[in-house]
Amino acid sequence: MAIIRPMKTRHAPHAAVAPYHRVKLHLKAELQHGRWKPGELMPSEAELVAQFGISRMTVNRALRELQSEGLVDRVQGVGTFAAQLGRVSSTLTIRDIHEEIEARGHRHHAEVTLCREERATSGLALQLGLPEGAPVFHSLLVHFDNGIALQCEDRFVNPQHAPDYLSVDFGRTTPTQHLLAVAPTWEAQFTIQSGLPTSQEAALLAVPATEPCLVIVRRTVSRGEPVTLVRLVHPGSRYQVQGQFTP
Amino acid sequence: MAIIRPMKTRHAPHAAVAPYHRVKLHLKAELQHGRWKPGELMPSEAELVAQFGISRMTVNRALRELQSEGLVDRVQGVGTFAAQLGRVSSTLTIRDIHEEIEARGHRHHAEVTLCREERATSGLALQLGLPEGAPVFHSLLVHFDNGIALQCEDRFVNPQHAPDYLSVDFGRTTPTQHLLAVAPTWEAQFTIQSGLPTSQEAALLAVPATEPCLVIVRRTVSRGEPVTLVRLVHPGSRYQVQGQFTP
DNA sequence: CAGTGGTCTAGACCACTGA
DNA sequence: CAGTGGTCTAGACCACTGA
Repeated sequence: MAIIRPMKTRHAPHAAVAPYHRVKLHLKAELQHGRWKPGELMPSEAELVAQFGISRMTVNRALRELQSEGLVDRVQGVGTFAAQLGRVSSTLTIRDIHEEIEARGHRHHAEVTLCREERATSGLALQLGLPEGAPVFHSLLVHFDNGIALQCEDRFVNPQHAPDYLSVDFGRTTPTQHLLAVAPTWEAQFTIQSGLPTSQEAALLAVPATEPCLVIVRRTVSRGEPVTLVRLVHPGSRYQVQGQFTP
Repeated sequence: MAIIRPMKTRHAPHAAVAPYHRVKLHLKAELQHGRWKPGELMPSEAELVAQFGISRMTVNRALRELQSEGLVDRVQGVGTFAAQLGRVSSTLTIRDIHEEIEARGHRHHAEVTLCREERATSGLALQLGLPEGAPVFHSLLVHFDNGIALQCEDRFVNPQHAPDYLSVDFGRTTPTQHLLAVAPTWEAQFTIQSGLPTSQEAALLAVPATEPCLVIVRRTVSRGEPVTLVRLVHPGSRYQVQGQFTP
């Protein structure tokens, strides 16, 4: 029972959900209410074309977007299937600590403990794609939220990508901001761990050496080459990472 | 200098990157090499149409996908702009512990410490959208990786969404698997923290009470209603969360 | 073979922006 | 007003799947 529409539709003047969006909302609602079990066959493009009285390209866009959102699986020559949810990846934002603190309406400042050139140890050289003993920049900062130490940032930088690194005033700019400006982040891997601070970190953060800390280690790559390796240590009692998952 | 192509293009028999994909690859490569600074104006659809000799819908698809990947910002009536990278959200996968352990090629088993009905305390009732004192299901399990305790799972479940919860054999199925089957996950919030285990958790995990632990607290919603609240405690020395960011 | 999704086209109408 | 992106259409050719 196809709905017949005029060949040239007039778009309603304001708003009126776009047809591709209507299809998405309809299918999302049905999926949410368990209309199809994971792996079950869903309507074909042709069926949706007939049901909504719209062109195939429009249905195709809706289904393609649902696929990229992980809600459906599509197989050429076979059909569209309800996806397995729950095993879906979640979104987590790791922002520059300066932005994060300001976004909360708090005051941020940083104290620089160390900022100099060193020679790469073998492990570090490997991570930064440099020969052992090559010069690297090393900085150690503490970031404060309204005067309370929130993060200890221990960072190594590949000098080729940020030759001016040592002359930057990290009281005014964060290392992350400087690096983003000179070497656009194109790839990064990170781990989130729980561990104890080193004795130096404990002192800088003004926490007992027994305080469990949230440790994020991140390696950043720009234009195919490693740029920086950073260890971010946060007192467990003062910091947590938040995330969400909404398909 | 537009490239003129025949009106009806023959698609190469095998592969040959699709035009919309060629445009994406081209723009990604340029962005990666810093062709446009963040916020800078990029070519319009019309310019790309001329440059690639393809139709506007095809260019539009390429740009729309780049936008949904967070690489460009588009503003109707104004243009397409290079996005701010780096402040982009990363992807993090929190999988069912059973799957995660098996994916490593290890042996998983679980031991059930507790599985019963309780009355909701006020805080819990709030989280699960129930009245205070309402019945809730409470389970406490330990998950083992090759015989080593990896995760302590302390979970509360809204009985309305999983009435059979207490009769499930969690030696064979994980709570996550059961809940996914009866109530498709539609929304979830989580936090990742570092902290000390409770004395009970320390005993169950066979770690000292001073061992820093990675704690994940997650609340899951299905069809608009809270389903479960879980606290996952992992010894910091045995577990870490990994993630990546690749635009 | 029929049915499925993957993709492209040439044209259209529209809303929005900023000069 | 010209230029931008947002969206839709009707048709087309294709590759792939499974009967």
